[in-house]
This record gives sequence, structure tokens and C-alpha cells, in this order.
Amino acid sequence: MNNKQIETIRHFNRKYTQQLGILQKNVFNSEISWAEARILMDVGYMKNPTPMKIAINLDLDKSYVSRVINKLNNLKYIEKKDTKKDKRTKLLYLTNTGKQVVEQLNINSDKQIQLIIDNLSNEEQESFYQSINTLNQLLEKGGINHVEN
Amino acid sequence: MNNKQIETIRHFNRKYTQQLGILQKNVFNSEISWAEARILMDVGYMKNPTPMKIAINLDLDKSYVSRVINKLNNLKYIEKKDTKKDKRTKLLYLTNTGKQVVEQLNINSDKQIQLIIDNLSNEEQESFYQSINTLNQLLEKGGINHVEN
DNA sequence: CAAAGTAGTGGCTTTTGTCCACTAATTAAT
DNA sequence: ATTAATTAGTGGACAAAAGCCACTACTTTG
Repeated sequence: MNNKQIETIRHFNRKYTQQLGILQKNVFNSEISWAEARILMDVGYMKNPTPMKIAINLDLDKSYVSRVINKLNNLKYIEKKDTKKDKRTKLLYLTNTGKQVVEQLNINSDKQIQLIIDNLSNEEQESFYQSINTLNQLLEKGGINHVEN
Repeated sequence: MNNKQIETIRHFNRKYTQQLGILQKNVFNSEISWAEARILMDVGYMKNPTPMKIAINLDLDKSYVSRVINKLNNLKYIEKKDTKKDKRTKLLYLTNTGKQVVEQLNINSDKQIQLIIDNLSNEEQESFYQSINTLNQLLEKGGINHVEN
């Protein structure tokens, strides 16, 4: 991999995060902010989510995560349950309301994605998807910061 | 483009921003924060950068950008020059120091990219690059929020 | 069992940004 | 051409997002 190629990747990173940043502002609702939405969605996606695992996964401070989780808990979006194995940790669950909110966030997110690809032809859309798919697989292998079970 | 495909893209967005978020924390130096670095780099990348264009490009409030630019100006990273055409706007330039800082930020950024692709084989790296390259081109066409000259 | 480490929490601070009002300059409308 | 409406940049005040540190309760290691 030469410098020119690295530079292309850097360019993509800049451009794509910028675009996502703009889109994400339209994703979350008035109840919760983007960071809070990210954490909520992570509770939905993770296998056995605990505050600590989420903090590591999203690279956020654990005290910040703790506060956000309390807020989400007050909103009745998630529940905290003590574990028997380790009395320090708490397992997190989405409530039914929480699941609905996550679902809505995903719908909003998908709409924003559509905004980008709607400008592309069918062939280009397919090409877009294939590239993303490839990157997903490569990230799965090469990516950093895997948080397991 | 079906739902399954959209979902794959959403998954990528989540995963990739997460990875980038982690990496970016290792990019900026002690003098300036990440948001400040973003603005500084934008001054370097844009054609005829003005505070307003940067605010639009990064989707930031203009008063915030104004303050950051003043800080970067105090650090002697950038210069503000009045334009003759429109006396309201100020054109921004990197100083030599500023160019060095941007260069260093890019180097740091590249190192972080290397961290990801180092885990991949040569073929996979090539594949990674090709996908990124395709996405760059498609974003150029389909993307939103183009800020021109 | 003592020592070292870990999960979660709260107080406090910094970073990041928003909102508003204002000035000076530019552009549009009459 | 003069007035009216917009626009770029700035500063004050404030709010939201996130980080740092110290602490408690619990667990793991030796």
C-alpha cells in the first residue's frame, strides 16, 4: 500500500465522517441526543451488554456512559439487572419502548442513507453496496477493538 | 436496493464511525483539540477557505468556527486576509507552522489507518483500497453538501 | 487472607457547540 | 439611487457532550 493509496483512504475518512455527521443530526429524536442514541442502539446490538462493554466499544468514558444509561433508564428505554455471577456488573435490556425507539432510529438512519444513494443509478447503487459489503468483511477481520461476548 | 442491503450499509456506518472515532483520538496534538484540528485541516484542503465555507462544510455554527479560527490565528497556524471583492469575508491561509501541523496530523492519521490494514493480507489491502476508491467516486457524485470554490 | 484489579457511580472540569444580538458590507427591490 | 433585505463575521451567554479523578463495592490473584 503506497502513500497515494493511504491518502485516498484518509480522504474517504474525512468525507464520509462529514457526510455521516450531517445525516446523523436528522436521525435522533427530541428525547435523546445522538450520543445517547448510539448507546441505546448498542444495547440493542450487543450480545450481553454491560455499561463497561459499551464504554469500551464506543470508546467513551465509563462515567459518562453510566450517566447516559441512567437517563435511558429513567426514560424507560432500558432496564438494568444485577447479575448473580458478578455483583458489580449490571446487564442491560431494552424495554419494549426501547425496542420501538431503536427501530425508529434505524428507520431514520435508513432514510438518510437513501438520500445519498438516490442520486445514483442502479448500477452505481449496486457498486456502492458491493464496496460497503467488502469493507464490512475486511473490517471484521482487520478492524480493531472487538468486544466479545 | 433492498432492505437487507440498506441494513448492511447502516451496519458499516456504525462500525466505521466507531473505528474512526477511536483512531481520531490519537491524531491531534496537545496544542489543539480534535475539533480544532478538523477546522485547521479544512483550511488546508479547501480551495479558497473562508470561515463561512468551513462552517457550512463541517456543519458547525459560524460563531464557533469564528472562535476556533481566532485561536488558530493566535497560535500562528493560520492567517486571515481581507478580500478586495467582498470586505465582509476573510480568506484563510495556513502559515508555514500551520502547514507543518497539518502535515503531522496527516501522518498521525495515516499511522492509524495502517493499524487497520496491517492486519490484512496484500490482496485484502488492495481490495480495501479499491472499495474505498469506488466509494469516493460515488460519493463525489451522489454525496450531499458540496461546497464549491 | 491480603493485595491488586475492576465495574459502576458522582463531583467537577473541559470541550464542543448553540442561540442571540450586533456591526459592517453587499445585494435586491422599488 | 435610496431603501430594504441578506450575508459574513464577531462576541456574550449558555447548554450539551464528554473527560478526569476519586471513591465504593465487589472479585481475582498471589
